[in-house]
Amino acid sequence: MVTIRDVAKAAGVSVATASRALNGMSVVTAKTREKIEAAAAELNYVPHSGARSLTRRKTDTIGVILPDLFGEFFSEIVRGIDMVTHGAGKNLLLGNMHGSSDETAQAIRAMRGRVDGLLVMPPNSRADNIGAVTRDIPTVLLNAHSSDDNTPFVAVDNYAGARLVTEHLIDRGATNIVHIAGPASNRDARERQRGYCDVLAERLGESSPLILPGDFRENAGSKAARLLLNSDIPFDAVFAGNDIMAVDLMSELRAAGRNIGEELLIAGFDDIPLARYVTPGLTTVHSDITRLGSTAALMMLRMMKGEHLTRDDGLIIEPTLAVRGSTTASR
Amino acid sequence: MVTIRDVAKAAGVSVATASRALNGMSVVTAKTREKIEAAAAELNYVPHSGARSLTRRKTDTIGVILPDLFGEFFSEIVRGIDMVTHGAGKNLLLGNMHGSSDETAQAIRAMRGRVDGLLVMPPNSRADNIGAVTRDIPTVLLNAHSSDDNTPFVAVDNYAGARLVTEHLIDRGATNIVHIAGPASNRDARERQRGYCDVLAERLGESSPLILPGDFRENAGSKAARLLLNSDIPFDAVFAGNDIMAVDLMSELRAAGRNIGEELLIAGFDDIPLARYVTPGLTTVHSDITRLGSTAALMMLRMMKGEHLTRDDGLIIEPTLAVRGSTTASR
DNA sequence: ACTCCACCTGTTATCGATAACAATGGAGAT
DNA sequence: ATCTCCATTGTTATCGATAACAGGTGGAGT
Repeated sequence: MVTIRDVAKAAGVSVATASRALNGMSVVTAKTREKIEAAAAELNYVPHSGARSLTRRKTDTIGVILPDLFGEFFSEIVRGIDMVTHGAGKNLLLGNMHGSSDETAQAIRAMRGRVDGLLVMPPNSRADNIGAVTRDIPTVLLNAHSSDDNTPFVAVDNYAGARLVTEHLIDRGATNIVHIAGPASNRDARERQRGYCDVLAERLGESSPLILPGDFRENAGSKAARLLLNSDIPFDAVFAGNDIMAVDLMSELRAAGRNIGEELLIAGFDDIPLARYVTPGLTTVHSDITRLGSTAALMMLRMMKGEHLTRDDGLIIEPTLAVRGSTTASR
Repeated sequence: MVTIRDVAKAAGVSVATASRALNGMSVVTAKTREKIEAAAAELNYVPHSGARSLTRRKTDTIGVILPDLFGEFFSEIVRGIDMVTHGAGKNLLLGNMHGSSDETAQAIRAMRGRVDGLLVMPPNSRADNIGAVTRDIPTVLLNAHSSDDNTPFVAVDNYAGARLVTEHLIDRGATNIVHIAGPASNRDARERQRGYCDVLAERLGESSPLILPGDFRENAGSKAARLLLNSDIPFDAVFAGNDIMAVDLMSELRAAGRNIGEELLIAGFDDIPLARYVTPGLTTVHSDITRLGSTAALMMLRMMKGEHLTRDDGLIIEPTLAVRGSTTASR
């Protein structure tokens, strides 16, 4: 492995001069610089980032810790983060805590000394125990409010989104709206359910909410659909906790001969690309997930420049409604 | 920032002993170990991975360089890689070269000293100039054959997949099969086109292939659809270079009143989740992308254990055909 | 001709942790 | 009681690069 010492020796200069030349410091003569660059190219020298970051006390890397690396949602977040950080010449170190709260702390520990800042999306929004670990490194929480500590955050307003969609269903004439919930441990899921319940109470005071269990995964949709079909529960609309479940539910109900969009309204949450392509198109709540990532990244860059951001600098992204065929009779 | 020196001082021992205790070496007395662990917990000590990897000469991190971080495809690759590496206690450092060949080299350079191995997916399969940069670090190529150098690889057999789907279309009775190509710079796209052309020549010798341009992006599908509709080109089947274009094309042709699956057959390539949910379901070529990632990761782990793998250890993943409604009259 | 000062280059300490080597102390054997 | 040996702990060099400081050389000014 060729080090800067080898380059210096080959160019006949000291390591300091080599370092200066390779880092573009102006104090080096054009001639020596040339020699050094030639030697570096000849030896195929690549600086050792680990060693470099040890002395410079910065790594030019931002750590991103997500509950999972898979799926549209995370993919879009990473895309948003990357858009910003790439422009600023930063690298990304991705960590995956696999949904576990224990592994989160471990993943964060593994990042010490490798990153200058941390973007953390807690598994179930229990951002409590994270503060202790991230005390002395700039941190921005993704999709989670900081509770006890004073960490800035960027989050989607799940509650408002759920209200939007529920009100839309009522406006379209639905009176018996079923909700397919997400996992109870998931804060997003709870917020969505709360929005649904509140609107129901406000607008349809007399009828009680009807909630079926779900887990945000594909099969939960068809499972709920079969449950509904095999019961005599009256329902004229379904608000699924996320799009995957909604799509799966819709295909099952369609197969059972239900007329989606007229007799039966269906809505989801997330606006995954799929939502536009299914037949009929799925009405859903659209959040600018890319912006979630890019905003968090921008906050991080500010913090890395020395600004001190607190919870008060947190940003809540307001979702919008994407109305499609699954709730409109027109097609 | 608390270092191991602080811990040692607090526990009243030397740094070496502290290091030993914290790394679980057996030679430390239970009592001293306890003291040290207490001090570390008290001070909230987290080891500096950068410094540690400098002396240990290993980072426990694998670098992954992709042309883009966004989309199903990359997401699944990362998932496959993560499944394996997480089990082995390795971290992942993701790099994005944004489709540019220049940035690839730069991204690889940035990884020196941060990673023990590299999984590289070249932007346009020109793996040529990469060998020089990765000479002295274990590397596995993703979805690219090594040409001049001797780097092991894992790739999908795009040619075979295209053959499968083209033969299927002919078996279903199609005689005028249009192909929507991908970008010419993309090797996958060229292989798919080659498979299509070869089968056509073998099975329908008389009719020449009909190829429309595309770029693997969404809009290319509807664009091609309009082109076909506004021409008097005879066609009874379309094989799109990937699923996104196929789906987009299909929705445009359906809107124009074409009966997909009977009068007109459509097939894609990739088997993205969307393909199962569109109406009718899209016949496409399924590749186990997760396996692409996990296999590459496994090869990497072997190389990191000292095994020397070469091009001959490369693995080609054979895709399968997923037949759905878009080529079967049954629904 | 001498001094002084830019300007460039060289030497060495440092970052935080680990590994190799050195040293210490107590127990058991003679 | 003394010696040996092993178990445990301490001291210091090292990883690769950078930063702070030191040194040296040439040219300009008087």
